[in-house]
Amino acid sequence: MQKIISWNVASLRARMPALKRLLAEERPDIVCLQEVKATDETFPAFELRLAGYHAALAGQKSYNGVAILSRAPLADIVAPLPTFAEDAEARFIQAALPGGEIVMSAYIPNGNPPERDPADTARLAYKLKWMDALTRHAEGLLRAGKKVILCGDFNVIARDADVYNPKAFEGNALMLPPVREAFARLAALPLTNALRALHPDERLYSFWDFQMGAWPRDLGILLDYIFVARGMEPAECRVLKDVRGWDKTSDHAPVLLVLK
DNA sequence: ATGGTCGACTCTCGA
Repeated sequence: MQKIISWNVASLRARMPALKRLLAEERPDIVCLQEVKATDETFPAFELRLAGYHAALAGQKSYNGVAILSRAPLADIVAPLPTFAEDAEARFIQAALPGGEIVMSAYIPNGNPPERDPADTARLAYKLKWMDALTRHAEGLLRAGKKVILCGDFNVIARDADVYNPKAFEGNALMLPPVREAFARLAALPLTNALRALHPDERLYSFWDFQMGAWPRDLGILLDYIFVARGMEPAECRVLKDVRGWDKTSDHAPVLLVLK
């Protein structure tokens, strides 16, 4: 049995007290982090080691950054996406577990234009290119028979029921048709969406904006998932919603997966 | 009690 958590922490250093509490309460084997916003120099590797975890980091100053924490040593670390080697942003890392499983932590681009230039489509194009690269990379590993565990903030509202008010997000890069189509191509690989396999019709959110009192008003969005290679059996998968109510927490709640 | 996001960074940007 393995327990895996995926969490967009919105700055690891700001989240260390909350992360240490989560590690102590859940004692996961693996933690995939997104929006770490740290470099090798500012990453709290020693503190995490004291908490019992090895770490692999694809770091970047101020923005993005992904990491994998593991109780067992990690091997064969890969970053960035081999199918997008020229990527300038730290959004992907993978590592092999002692049992041969390939764990991935992915932070899919948001894709919305900068506020000052709403007509700029460069970020949307980058998002679509990135999603396609992730799909091709995962496909290659699955074809080779690898036991893939893909964790991340996908930045996709996959269906209207995954957001408190779909009308308010019309035209938003989180749910534009080409983005949903790219997500559907990824989901069509021989993968199981663990959260949706176990909770097909439940209203689930994993993100509540820091703004507008989104959390107390339950104005949420489902953006975070854990996919596993077909044949791997999720015993349990859920959003750790309580964590969103913690002091000094992230705007995302963690997703937890237990494999049989 | 007169507020109203957060974090990193230099004050503005991204989410």
